[in-house]
Parts: sequence; structure tokens; C-alpha cells
Amino acid sequence: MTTIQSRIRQNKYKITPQRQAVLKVLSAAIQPLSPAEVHKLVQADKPATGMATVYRSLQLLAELGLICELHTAGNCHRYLLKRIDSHHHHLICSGCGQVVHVEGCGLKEITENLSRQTGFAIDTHLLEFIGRCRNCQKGIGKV
Amino acid sequence: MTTIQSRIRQNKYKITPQRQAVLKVLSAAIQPLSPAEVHKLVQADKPATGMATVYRSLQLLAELGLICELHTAGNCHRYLLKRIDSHHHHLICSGCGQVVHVEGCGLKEITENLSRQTGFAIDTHLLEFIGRCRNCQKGIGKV
DNA sequence: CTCAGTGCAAAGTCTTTGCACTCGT
DNA sequence: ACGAGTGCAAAGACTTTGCACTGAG
Repeated sequence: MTTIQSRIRQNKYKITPQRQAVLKVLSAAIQPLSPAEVHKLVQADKPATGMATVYRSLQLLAELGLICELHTAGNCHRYLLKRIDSHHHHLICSGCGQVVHVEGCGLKEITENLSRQTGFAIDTHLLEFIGRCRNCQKGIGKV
Repeated sequence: MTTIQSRIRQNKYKITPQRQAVLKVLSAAIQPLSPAEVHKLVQADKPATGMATVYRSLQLLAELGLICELHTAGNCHRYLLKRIDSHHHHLICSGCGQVVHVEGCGLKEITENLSRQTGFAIDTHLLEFIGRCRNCQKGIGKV
């Protein structure tokens, strides 16, 4: 938490109660949240907070690499606090939305090959696994 | 092309000039197109075509698995004809948007491990490589 | 004290929907 | 001929922006 704040300060942005509230909400969340959900949860804390501020905060935090932006099927954008600094991905349950962290992906080699073959400078990759958790397989979350 | 049409027919949907036009545009495209781009290109062929029809066609074709939906950074949704029936992914240039097909990804093993560890039934994964093509590395597409 | 950050409301985008008409089958 | 599919325009969702005010540094 303190590291996060110092990262914000380092980049010459201010630490405002609103930004803290957004971070708090995201750090308490187990599953990724949409901007609207973040807004609702932030309002429990700071009722006056506007939607625009939530968007601006999410944008800032994503820019600083403090949170991840996920692309899910229906509700396209969802955000998640980056808990681990290492390279990782997410396994997302399509039933209930729960997220599991996945360490490593073994794509280093394929990335290097691709780069060699195509001449692309490959910056990153977007990888998400989509499935159904144990509960949702039992038909609970059948959407 | 004929296989595509039969796939549409199989699912009891009609083959309309508009759907054909959307398919034609996508099959002629080298890079993935946004709905708006598809619309513009379709209009060159059938000027009366409405935006709504383009959306409905894209949705239908994606549902039938005939086209891929990509999640890119800025303009979130873009569509691409599925040229190859095998499992594949895309390498996308963040400068000019050009797309390279990537065969295989070596994620079978990691998927199986994940499934075992987490109890998830993993249906699929979303994988895209993001980089800059040779031209854009030369600074041409510096956005 | 200053200016980045905020809240609000208005303006943009992007996407979907309702409805009468058209046209593939 | 029948009903899926269409075009249009309006509605809806989501996101950004302008502007005066507030408060973090």
C-alpha cells in the first residue's frame, strides 16, 4: 500500500482521498470490477465521488501499472489490483467472474521465435484463461 | 467462401446481400476492422446498409465462429475473418494495426496443469501478442 | 498560495432496439 | 406468402470533457 502511494508520488501525481478510496476498493476486491462497480463501492466510503473521478483514477492507476485492465466478454473493461509484481495472468470464471492468478506462462520462447520470424518488436502479450470454477460447473452459475 | 455460406445456412440463418458484403469486406481486409470501418467499406458496395445491420452481422458471424473478435487497446472491438480453422492467435502491431497469424501457442500443457490445480474447467484462452512491426519500429507509426 | 484534482452536468462515442417495410427461402 | 432480416431513427450504455471550485503539497 505504501509502495503504491510512493509510486503515485514519484510520478508527481497527488494522493487524494478519492484515489485512495479506489485503491482500497480494488485491494479489497477478489474479482475484477467494472468502473460502475468501483464507483458504487467507493461511494460507500466517499458518497460525493463522481463517476468521472473513478474513470480518471482508473486511467491513472493503469497508466502507472498499479492495476490491470482485463478484457472480459460481456462487460468489456474490468480492473484488478496488481498484487504481484512478477509476470502473471488470470484465469477467469465465466460463471461467477472469480479470478485466479496464474504465474508464468511459458510464452517466452514462442515470443522470441515470433519476433525472429516476423521482425516485430514484441512488447507484451494479453493472455487470459476462460473457464468455469468448481461451483459454477455444478450448475450454480449457469448464465 | 462457400463453406462459410453453408455454415450460415446450416444454422438456419439467411444469406443476405448485407451479410455477404460484410464477409467480403472482412475477407479482403488484411488488418482487423472496427464496426465503423466495416460499415464504411460495406457502403462502397451497398450504400444503403445501416450501421445496425453491420453490428447484427458481426454478432451473428462471431456467434457462428466465422470471425474473431479482437480486444485491442484503443478502439476496443475489431473483427477479423477466421482464415484458418486450426487453433491460432494474433500478433498485432500497435503502430499500424497490422495482424500476423500465429499458429499454436504451446499452452496446452499449462492449461491442463491449471485445470488440475484449480478445479476449473478451462474452455478457452484469449491470447494476443502486442508489438511493433518493422516499419513502425522505424518510427513511421509512432502514435 | 497554487495548480492538480474534483464534482457536476453536458457532450461524445459506441452499440442496441423498436417498428414498419423488404426480400430470401 | 411468411417471417427473418433490414434501414432508419431513437434510445441506451459507457466514457470523456468543460468549467468553476476545492484541497494536497
